[in-house]
Amino acid sequence: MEKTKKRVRRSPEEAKALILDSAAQRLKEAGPEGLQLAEIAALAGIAHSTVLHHFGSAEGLKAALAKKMVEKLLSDILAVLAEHENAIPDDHAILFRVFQVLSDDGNARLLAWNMLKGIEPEEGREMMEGLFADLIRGITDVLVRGSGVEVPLSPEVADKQARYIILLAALTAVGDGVAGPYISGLLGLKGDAATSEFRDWFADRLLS
Amino acid sequence: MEKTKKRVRRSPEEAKALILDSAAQRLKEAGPEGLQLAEIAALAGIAHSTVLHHFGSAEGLKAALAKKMVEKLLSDILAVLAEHENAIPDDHAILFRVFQVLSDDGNARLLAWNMLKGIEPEEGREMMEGLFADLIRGITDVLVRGSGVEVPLSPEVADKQARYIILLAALTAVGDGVAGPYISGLLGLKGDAATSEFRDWFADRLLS
DNA sequence: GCTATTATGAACAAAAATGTCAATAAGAAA
DNA sequence: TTTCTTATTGACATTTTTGTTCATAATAGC
Repeated sequence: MEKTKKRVRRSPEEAKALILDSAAQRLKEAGPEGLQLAEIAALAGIAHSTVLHHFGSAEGLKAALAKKMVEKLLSDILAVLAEHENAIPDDHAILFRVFQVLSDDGNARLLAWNMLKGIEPEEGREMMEGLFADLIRGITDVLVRGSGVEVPLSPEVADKQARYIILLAALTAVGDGVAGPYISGLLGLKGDAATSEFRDWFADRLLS
Repeated sequence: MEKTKKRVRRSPEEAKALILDSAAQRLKEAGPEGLQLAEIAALAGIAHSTVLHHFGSAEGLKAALAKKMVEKLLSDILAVLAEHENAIPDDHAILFRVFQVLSDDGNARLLAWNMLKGIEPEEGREMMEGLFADLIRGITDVLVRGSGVEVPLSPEVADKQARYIILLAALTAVGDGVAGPYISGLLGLKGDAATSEFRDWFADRLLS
């Protein structure tokens, strides 16, 4: 009975991707405290020294993980916006989807983890600012033009309104990602149906 | 030059309080990763073995800390409600204050830390449920009676509305506690004035 | 084929964090 | 006072996590 000592040799990019995936999974399942080299490596099916070889240190890995998650979050949101490319959010579909991207799949949860660590994601800040600027412009336009029965607003008022609306949407999405199920449970609002219904209600209210 | 080996001998209650205070400060300043026995003990000016003597283990300390923070949050909220004891929230003052309690002073931030750890605060769950039940009743009442120009709602619809309103308030507060300053910064809404103004706007919108 | 490069992994080393224990001293009770 | 309880501590031990070294094997380039 002899050892079969085959090795899988990946390209550095593949290896890093594999490791980051395992780290993300681990973070999702065990929380921030579950991010040890040994656990992550075991999940990836490799030795923990391999992780160090690719990322330099445990901190390096965490930094890379944080960066990757922010980038994923941003690209997800941008993808949603691209779906509605030439449209101004005159209905709530777009906000609904952005909300969904932020809340679901642990995006907000991981963002929160970063912020609790005291690390604000500097990477992606410009992208984020650009994104928000676009949203502000779009919503301000809608408010100034007025839609349906609404009374058009002055540009200054509309601008402030737009910022508040976006802030509210973003805060709610983050809050939902972090503590949504817990609070919903306390309120007797469990289940996907209730979640989806709430989001509809919220989007309506936000743009009414 | 001889050693002065004086000791301070506290009651167990005092000692625990001292240690928990140091832990809370550490959590606030260094984040969750800053919660080591050595650091906490140093901040309290005691030996780390003393911490273990009082809390049994590092996990025991963290659990006690989490419990204490939840209790503080609840008592703060209950204090706000007591201020308005016999009043139904017919204006937004009470919601504004609850929001304030949740967002400020790191309450939501620490709640988020708990949730990210995957530990839902079972202690205080009944209290929390009772609190939410009261809020639901109160707001449902307002909606059914109708206030000002509003059209009264049926009890069933009002009940659901009330739950949504509370969910929205809570989610926003948590989101604000976790990522509020960051997002506000991105939106060009810095400063206490902007914060307070947003809360007013939000409370208005919530109960309109 | 041969060689150079380097990703990989096992064993080892170091550091960091938690936990144990026995001696001591502060305070209460006798 | 003396005795007793126990909060406190420093030194030590253990565990956990991270980091290092080096031989090896997979792959690319020759």
